[in-house]
Amino acid sequence: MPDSDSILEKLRKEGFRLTSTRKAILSLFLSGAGPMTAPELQARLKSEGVDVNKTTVYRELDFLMAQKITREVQLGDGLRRYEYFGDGHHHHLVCVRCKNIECFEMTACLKEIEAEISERKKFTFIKHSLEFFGICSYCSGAEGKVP
Amino acid sequence: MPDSDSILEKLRKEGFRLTSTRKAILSLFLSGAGPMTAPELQARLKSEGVDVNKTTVYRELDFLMAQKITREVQLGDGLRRYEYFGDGHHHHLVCVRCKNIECFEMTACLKEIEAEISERKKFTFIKHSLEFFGICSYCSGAEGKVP
DNA sequence: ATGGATGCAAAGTATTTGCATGAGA
DNA sequence: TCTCATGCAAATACTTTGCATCCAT
Repeated sequence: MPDSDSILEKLRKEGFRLTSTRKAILSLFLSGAGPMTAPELQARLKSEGVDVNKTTVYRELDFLMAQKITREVQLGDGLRRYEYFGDGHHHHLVCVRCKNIECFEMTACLKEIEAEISERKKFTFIKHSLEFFGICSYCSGAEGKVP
Repeated sequence: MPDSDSILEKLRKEGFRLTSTRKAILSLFLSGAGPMTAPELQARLKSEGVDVNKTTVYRELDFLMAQKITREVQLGDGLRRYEYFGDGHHHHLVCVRCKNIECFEMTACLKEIEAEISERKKFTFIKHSLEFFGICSYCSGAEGKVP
């Protein structure tokens, strides 16, 4: 996991300010927190004693996205979540039962598919999103069946 | 394209009512309308002279989802869209420039990947969503570069 | 001190709920 | 007539905007 310091240093060099709010939010993302909505992020900060206005939360999320430090993920329930971009591209396993979200990587992902479509439709790919929904091992083992 | 009549007949048999609102919404989805948000659906209905309350729109969308006639799609902008499920599973090419959405199918989609993950993580797959974002042929040809 | 960052209030948009009324079958 | 379906108003949730103030550099 890349350390907070190098990211902060990069931001500082580009003229952005290392406020306590910014550091707290960044630290939360780096601590391994999974995808969070803006209200969830605000609540988590508050539970840590960091009281941040919701407007600031949204603005900071926009900022971190613009800096490519975080990205937006949509997991099928209509909510916008944000997560640390980290080492780059990955996907999600969403348990529809316990709502837990697991991240995982896929090597040689969908390159071939994109190349083929690109050729056929003259579509220039920028990115893609791929999420899987199902029942995680804990839920299927502990409870038996989906309600 | 499956005709409206067979769907209506199925619903009627199950005891649901074929109201003019329901028929208008279903007809819109079947007419090849792409993914739409609830407000967009309401606006399109209104432009056709069908004035439906927004609450009814949301409830009808829930109903059609429960009947597996439509499904929800998320295309990266935080809005919930709904589309006709049609012949089943497919994906989207979203142009980030003109916002046009093209649907396409992928044979032998991600079955192997799911099987592999299922084995390794004991995750029971229900469904997945896969959307591609980029620049469509029209936008790249007509305008040259992304703004 | 300068300009980015923050807070606050208010507005905008999306979605849900309760209750009374309307209309298919 | 018996429910499903609808409309309306209000509540809730999410997100954005304008403006004054603050604070890291």
